[in-house]
Amino acid sequence: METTIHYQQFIEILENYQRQSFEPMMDNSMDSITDLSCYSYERRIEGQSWENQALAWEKVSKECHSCAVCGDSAAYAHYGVLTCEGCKGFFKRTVQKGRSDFVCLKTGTCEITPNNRSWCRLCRWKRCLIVGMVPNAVRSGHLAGRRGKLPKRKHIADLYFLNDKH
Amino acid sequence: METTIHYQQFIEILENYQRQSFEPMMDNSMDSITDLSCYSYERRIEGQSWENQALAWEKVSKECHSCAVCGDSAAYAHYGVLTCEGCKGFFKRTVQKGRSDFVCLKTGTCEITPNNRSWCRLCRWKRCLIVGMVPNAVRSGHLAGRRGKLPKRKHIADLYFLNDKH
DNA sequence: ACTGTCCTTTAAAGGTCACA
DNA sequence: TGTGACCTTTAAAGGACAGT
Ligand SMILES: [Zn+2]
Ligand SMILES: [Zn+2]
Ligand SMILES: [Zn+2]
Ligand SMILES: [Zn+2]
Repeated sequence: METTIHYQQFIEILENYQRQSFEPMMDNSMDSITDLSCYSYERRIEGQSWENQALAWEKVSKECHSCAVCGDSAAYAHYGVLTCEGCKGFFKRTVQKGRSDFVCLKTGTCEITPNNRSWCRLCRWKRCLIVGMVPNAVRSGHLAGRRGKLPKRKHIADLYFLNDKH
Repeated sequence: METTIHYQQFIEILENYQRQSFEPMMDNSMDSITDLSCYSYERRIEGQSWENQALAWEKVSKECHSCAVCGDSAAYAHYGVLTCEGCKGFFKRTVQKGRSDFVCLKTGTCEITPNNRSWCRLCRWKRCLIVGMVPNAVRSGHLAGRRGKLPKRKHIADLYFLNDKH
């Protein structure tokens, strides 16, 4: 197996990656994304030229899914993973308080369900990490208290192209 | 200059990049991000333990900047670059209509200012591309008409960790 | 037609507080 | 004290339409 990669190829991959993460496509080729949340909107129907046509619309929607931690109903991703409001809050509080004192009174393998999720904090916390929740996404430092979407970074292209105006 | 890079290092860089793009940090080490937009919010003051303290708050704010294309005042990034509403709209319409018939009546190097920006479409369009606006960020296909933030992709960690529940 | 101001719509951050 | 249903706040996508 190759242990090195050409710098040029590396740049290509990075650029491609950044292009994807700049605007995630909710298309068929990336089901994992459509799985992330429910949605409902009207999309423009294509196939005709833009000039001289009445706009045609089509309803697009997708049902909600369940929390990756406990299985309760969930509408959006929180800290990187589709979860319910309860597990979202639990994860945030745990990260913010830096808690590492949870103990499991059983064997450390408790199943987490909507009804019992608050019984064993250790196993709930472990489950949060296993499904991929990102502690780093809980805002701290300068960003503590900052709500809502954060501004996106500039296009990586700016690192390579000459920008004649700053 | 190196023309190859170790695969392991490549993975590290990619992971680091994705970690950053998951939650961009608006801190001092990444001024290009704080430069992107204006903001104003209250942040929690740190330095004390979480238990048994009254929350302290501090105002944080930053003035708005100017459009990278024409220099008019701008509040947010559009299609990857801080621009005014006018240049945002011009860029969107141009991409959506797939226009490539613009011509410059001068030498193709018109300066773009708030007052003359609509005089030469070709030079305005070239300027949009030079400063890094991303045509791909104009939604088309399934996403045509879809408003607002799109759901984020799952954390790249999911590609490497075993996920025992789907 | 084209422009650009103003508006609505998104997902997902953090905050609130009755309830246990 | 911890929980979680519900709320506000973000940046930035698209839409509307009066003005040119
Ligand atoms: Zn849950
Ligand atoms: Zn347990
Ligand atoms: Zn502009
Ligand atoms: Zn010109």
